[in-house]
Amino acid sequence: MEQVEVPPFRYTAEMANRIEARWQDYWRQNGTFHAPNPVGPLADAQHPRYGAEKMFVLDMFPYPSGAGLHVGHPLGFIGTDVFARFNRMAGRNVLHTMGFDAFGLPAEQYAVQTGTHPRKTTEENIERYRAQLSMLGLGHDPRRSVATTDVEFYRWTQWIFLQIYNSWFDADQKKARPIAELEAQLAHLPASERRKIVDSKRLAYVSQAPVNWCPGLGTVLANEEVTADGRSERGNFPVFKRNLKQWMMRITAYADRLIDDLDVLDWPEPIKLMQRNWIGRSTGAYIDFSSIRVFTTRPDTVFGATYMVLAPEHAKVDELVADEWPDGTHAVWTGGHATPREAVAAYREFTASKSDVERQADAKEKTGVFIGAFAMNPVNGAHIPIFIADYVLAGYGTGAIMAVPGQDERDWEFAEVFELPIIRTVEPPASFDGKAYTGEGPAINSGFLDGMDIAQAKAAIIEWLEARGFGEGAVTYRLRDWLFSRQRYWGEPFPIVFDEHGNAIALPDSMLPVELPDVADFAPKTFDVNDADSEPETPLSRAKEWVEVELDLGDGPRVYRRETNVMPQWAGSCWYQLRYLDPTNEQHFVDPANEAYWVGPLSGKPSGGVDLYVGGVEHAVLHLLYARFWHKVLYDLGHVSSYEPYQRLYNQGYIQAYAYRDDRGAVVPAEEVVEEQPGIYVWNGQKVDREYGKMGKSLKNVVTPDEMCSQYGADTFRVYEMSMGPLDVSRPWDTRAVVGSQRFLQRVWRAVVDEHTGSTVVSGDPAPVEVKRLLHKTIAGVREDMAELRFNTAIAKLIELTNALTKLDGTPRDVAEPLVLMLAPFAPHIAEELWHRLGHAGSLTYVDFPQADPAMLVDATVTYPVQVNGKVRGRIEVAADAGEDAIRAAALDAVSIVDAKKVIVVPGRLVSVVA
RNA sequence: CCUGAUAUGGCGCAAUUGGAAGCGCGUCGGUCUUAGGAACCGAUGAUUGCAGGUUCGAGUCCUGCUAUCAGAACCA
Repeated sequence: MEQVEVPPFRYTAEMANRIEARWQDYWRQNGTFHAPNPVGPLADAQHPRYGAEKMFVLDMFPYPSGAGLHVGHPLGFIGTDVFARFNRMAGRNVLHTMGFDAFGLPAEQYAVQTGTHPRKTTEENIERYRAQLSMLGLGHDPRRSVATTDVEFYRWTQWIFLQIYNSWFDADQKKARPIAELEAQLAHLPASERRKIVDSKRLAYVSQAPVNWCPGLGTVLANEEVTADGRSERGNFPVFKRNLKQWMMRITAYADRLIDDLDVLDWPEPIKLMQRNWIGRSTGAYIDFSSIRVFTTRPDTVFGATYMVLAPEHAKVDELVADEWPDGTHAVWTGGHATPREAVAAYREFTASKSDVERQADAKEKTGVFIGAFAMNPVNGAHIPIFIADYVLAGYGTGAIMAVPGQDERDWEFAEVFELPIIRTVEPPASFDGKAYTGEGPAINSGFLDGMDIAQAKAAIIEWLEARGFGEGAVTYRLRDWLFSRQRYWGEPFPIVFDEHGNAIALPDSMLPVELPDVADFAPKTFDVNDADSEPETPLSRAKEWVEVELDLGDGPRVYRRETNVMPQWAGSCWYQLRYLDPTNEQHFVDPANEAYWVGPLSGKPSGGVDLYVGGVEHAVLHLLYARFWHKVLYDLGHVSSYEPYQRLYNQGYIQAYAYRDDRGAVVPAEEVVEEQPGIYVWNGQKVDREYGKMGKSLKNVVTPDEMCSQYGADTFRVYEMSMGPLDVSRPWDTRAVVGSQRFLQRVWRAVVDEHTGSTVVSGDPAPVEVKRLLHKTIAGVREDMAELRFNTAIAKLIELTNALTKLDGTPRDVAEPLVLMLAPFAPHIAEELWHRLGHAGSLTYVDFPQADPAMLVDATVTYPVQVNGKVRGRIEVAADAGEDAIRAAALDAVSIVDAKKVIVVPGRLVSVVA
């Protein structure tokens, strides 16, 4: 199969690899991608882009996996690199680098599996990851790379934690303020009382509350890390609710700003929607039914409340439950139990026995039981029965609802099962024949509200309730405070110690960093995955000599006990992009001048933030919500000038791959499968079935960038990934198609370099005018595509231009040079090489990207198709500036029609004749 | 069940404000050639998911449906 004779200067994989190594060395030695800061050690007034318009391009913080990269991983990295390189050539000062999110569960689990210390495996993995990425020729500024596990990095993570801990949220000003200002306000109180109040207001606080305990991982988890069916996102272990003492972050204080500020961000709508849903703001009212406070979004329907429902766990249930069934209690209400107490106990046992999955599967069948007590509807004095039912959740609102079956589908279903009365309080349209009606309409059966529309009625009833002390307007959220501690080893230690009374004390900044101690046994204590009653045990608590520490915190040396929980993986990724801006600064986590330059607010972008942030959708509510929260705290405290971290967000798609199974269902290696006929796949002589999914070891369909680089070269690989389709759409990998991209680069190469002699073959003759026009059309189109990240269409245009070029006898320099420059963002190594062979010294990184000449974008003559009754019957060629009458006449002449009913001339497009 | 996205030659994708359905890969043929090839030249290939509607004109706008993918999970 080997070629007998390949021209010595053909652009083969070997040639590509030589060129790539040469230019990567050049970039490294010359610091080509160093981006100058305004101030500090990274400032460089000699840099061609010093002080220019800035552009901060960011990839989501990768976790350096021990498994290595497959071809799907670099997709976004290549996309940001293309964008960054284009913007450098377009005159901007571009900051692009990459660091590593190296703390956290996966790193620790990998270390436990391999029996080595997580620091060692993490550092090895980072090295391996860097080596794999460096082959691709990404234009990163290596001076700015950080890892969350660097002591100098997490020193500042701890510092930010202290900022948050030492703040409180002023609800009037709607912003965080230093805790010292609150202490000053409470100066009149005794110290112990003041401390209690202050501690209860901190943005980071310790609470004893129901949390997600995951015995299989041996740690607690944030709500965001638990899947809808009650399992851990990482590892898929069961998760149980346990009352435990844990660190929390008061993210709920920022719920409104986290929702409202989405409006100024350039993010995909689906992501904004997911954040809004997760925060789950609902406006309505609290209403008191006797001693029970409910939350409702529909206070206007209160006249239709015919019963109440409490969550089975509601604190008031035990107090309210009656000793005996009241006279005349419906049989269906009792669940067949002799007394309300028995019924309540039995129902609680029934709901506790159901897993979350079962609860959801059973959601359509309403269950519940009457507790034998009644409450009074404050608007009409009606005594309505109180039920407990699992369709009301303890964690939302007040854990109690007024049930209005007329306007709520769930309440209607419940009312049908328990034979409860139904009163409509909004008049449905005559055509409505459903059950609960949730649409617009005038109020009915509602006393003084009758006739009002929903909005009017809501306002009126809230005013009425407030005037009489029966309730108040209110806003509730689905968002809970963020559970911030983990019972693991591989994370940032808290800069917190406890005194002999168990009071938490923040360490002063001067005692940072608190270094993670080396321990022999870093494995977390894990339990049987279903052992809900197990107790978390932190690995750090075993490091006795570290935990017990003598410090002088102002009142002489005393012995304290260190906090032994660690921070969750999300901590470092909440602020890493700020450290990229000023990675060597030892005085500040980022210098204010550098922060203002790179991410400060600009006109049209009031929030400031990263100019382009590329990553997968899977971080929609975890990382992106936490990072926004931290950033806002830093903004409130005056540490940053931007109030959002990421101005423009772009979600890349995934590269997926086919996998094949034989008739026993066993996966066979995908690369050994051949397609004998369309749709018929064969492996080792046997027919196999094809399926589509993620790329991974278990499906035996992994293709690595290493293989692609050695078989085709990095530039071919980059061009292929970028030309496969729009960046935000998932697409299947197809190794056989990569060759198309290689042929394209070979054609470009051949246009400039003689394959046999290696000499440069461009001519000084001007290009034919039609090629010249195509060139300028291509420039204009590629520039537009670049701004919108439409790399696939940009490449398609370059291919068309190249194909037009290969048809010419010689390659004119005035086309070859702009083509090479436009190719550079996608295939930087070959472009640098060709640029060099075209006689230019140095790198093209900061050479101006070609500009289209507007005069070349309009043709001298225009060809119009002539349609008759919608069918093309002829074409005419007229001068581009011809008047409409002339075009009309020429068109009618061309199709030999004299008595057209109507003639439509679309300038520059076509002529349509209605005969 | 709800929400959102997508549907265009065999495959992957284009098509500006509604204005000539294109590109690349594959396939086929030819050139060069002892041969091979990732070289060169040329060609084949579409009822734009389905059914209606608006329009001189619809891939594009409107209505209804189907399929695939993703997300949400009784949030009062």
